[in-house]
Amino acid sequence: MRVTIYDIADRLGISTSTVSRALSRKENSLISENTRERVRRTAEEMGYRPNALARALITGRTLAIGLYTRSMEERVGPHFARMLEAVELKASELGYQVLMSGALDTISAEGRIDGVVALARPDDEELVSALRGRPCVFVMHGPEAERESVMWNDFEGAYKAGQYLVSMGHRKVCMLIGNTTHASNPAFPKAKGFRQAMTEAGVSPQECLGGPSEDEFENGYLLTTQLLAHSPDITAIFARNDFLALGAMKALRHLGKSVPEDVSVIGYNDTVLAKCSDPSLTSVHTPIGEAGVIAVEHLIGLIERRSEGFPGIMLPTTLTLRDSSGLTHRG
Amino acid sequence: MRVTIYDIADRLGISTSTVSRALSRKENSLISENTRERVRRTAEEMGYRPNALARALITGRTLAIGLYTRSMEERVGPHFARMLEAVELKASELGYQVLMSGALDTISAEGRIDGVVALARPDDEELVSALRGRPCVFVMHGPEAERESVMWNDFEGAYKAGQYLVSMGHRKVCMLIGNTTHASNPAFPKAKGFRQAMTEAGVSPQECLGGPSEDEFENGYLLTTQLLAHSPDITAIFARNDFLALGAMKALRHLGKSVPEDVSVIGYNDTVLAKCSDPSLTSVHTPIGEAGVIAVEHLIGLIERRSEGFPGIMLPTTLTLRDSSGLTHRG
DNA sequence: TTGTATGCGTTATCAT
DNA sequence: ATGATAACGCATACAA
Repeated sequence: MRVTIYDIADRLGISTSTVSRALSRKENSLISENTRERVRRTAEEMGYRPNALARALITGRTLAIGLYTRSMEERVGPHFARMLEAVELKASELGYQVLMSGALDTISAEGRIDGVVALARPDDEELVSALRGRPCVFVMHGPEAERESVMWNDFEGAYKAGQYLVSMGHRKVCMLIGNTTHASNPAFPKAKGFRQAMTEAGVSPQECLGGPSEDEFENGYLLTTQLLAHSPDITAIFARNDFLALGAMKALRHLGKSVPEDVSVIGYNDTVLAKCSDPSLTSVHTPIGEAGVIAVEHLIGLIERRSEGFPGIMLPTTLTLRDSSGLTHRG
Repeated sequence: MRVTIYDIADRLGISTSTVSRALSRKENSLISENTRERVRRTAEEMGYRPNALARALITGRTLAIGLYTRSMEERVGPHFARMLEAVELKASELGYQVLMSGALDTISAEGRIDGVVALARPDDEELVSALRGRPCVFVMHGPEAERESVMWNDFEGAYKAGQYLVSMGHRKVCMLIGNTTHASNPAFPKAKGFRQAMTEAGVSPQECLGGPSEDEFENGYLLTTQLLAHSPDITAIFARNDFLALGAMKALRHLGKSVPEDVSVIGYNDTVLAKCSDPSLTSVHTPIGEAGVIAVEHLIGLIERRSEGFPGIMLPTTLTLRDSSGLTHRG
């Protein structure tokens, strides 16, 4: 059996309450400096480690938060990696641990965590019912700030990409939507944003969706190959994600088109892939990392009752310009 | 306050032990089908959720495992992503949750987790002392199987890459080591393995290490640019990781060399980057995902006392051939 | 088959 | 400043 405060109390001939107080992190407790030192030294000697569960059971605080994503698929890949990194860093900075969780029962089980950061919408029925009123901050793209959530606007991101292409003189443009069967169609706001930018410029873009593969990189390649067969005069491609964009660039090169001289390509999410490609990929940067940080801060504020819920916050998207895009040379 | 088994017992006018038994997952307990149903229905109605902490405190099982990595840096990036995915999938399959942890106190704190999968060596003093005898399975590269660990051999991986290059006729070869200040020099076994393959073929490879940047992709680009300036007759480059390799490919293209016709390039770890590059990157596949799965299985065997420690297991590395490598055209 | 009593390791309350 | 005791929510040995 592990060593407990009983063992320390026994050894020193004092009560467990005294031991508990001596070991407590709250310096303000009434206890003599003398016994505190004795207890601490003895605890160290005996190799005492507090039992986090027992402590949490009585204090009602686990000092752990959950990081929930609807599907496993969301949790792999370079985009979510930015979020995971940010969340864990900020959480540990604030003294909290992170429990990864795709399963709702982790969240609905009582006691294990004090709250959750969810890559989901506040209107996710299942999730909200599993939460049962426990603190939660949502992180998701969306058209406007919602309560208890940190968001960014994919409409805006795609719109900016479109505006940029237009400003660079592009008129023969295609939007690569790819395989949207995953998730609840995150492509829509992007599609709308891009179309809006095009409409404002009097351009009607082509749109390629679907694709036979589970692999978006392959889909990007195949869709682009088909696209160029029908529309060899395309000068710009906007892709729903970086994988599609890289696939498109590969197809273009194989077709003898150079990027960005003949065709500009823009990706989405600004993942690690974007800066490692050749040419490096212009991509819409979504603030998923910053969103994670803010979500954790707010969540822990909620948990520690320092804040009382918040109206939600909207983060800007930005267009990270790299080498895959530029002025069209075809007027 | 949340609803507990007391509340259910009160409502039904029965004892908490009966409620506990009715809700227990062990079907074998002696209890009437009648009351079991009544209890379950009432629990459902009242929205009862078991308190995982209280349960763990008395059973001594938390049904959670920790995933430890020495540094945050190790935890981001596409290589570790494979491990994370595998570990979480297998763990949840076996009914366990995963606690991410870079901090040792998560592990040394009692009770929170039943064991840990560590991306570390069994001889990691700090870690082992923090574990205090609790179940742990280590995942790491290394020269030979060690107790309680799942490993793969980076010497072997690099050796295979070298052998392959030689077999394709390459004699003017460079090994890109890049910036090795991270971690405890994981480059060494790779360097040794590659040198071994070269020595056996009577080839003496060039070696490029260092690099001014934190970004291995940039280092790959810069080192390769320098390399080609001094040794324009290089026909093959083996890089310590995929980032370096992609940087190298970019540099080569900018220097007017084509891959693989003029220069073959091989990366390491077979990350998602490898298949998304153009040309796709031949890369040494390290079985970090498989290692994670096996580690979880063994760990949970240890926890549930179904297995009594194991001597360690060695997984093979393989060379994933893609389009960035081939026969040299320079004899 | 069900109920009673006890314990898991800790903190909180109320004494002293 | 310290100690006795209850309580957190649950599971289980034992009694009925």
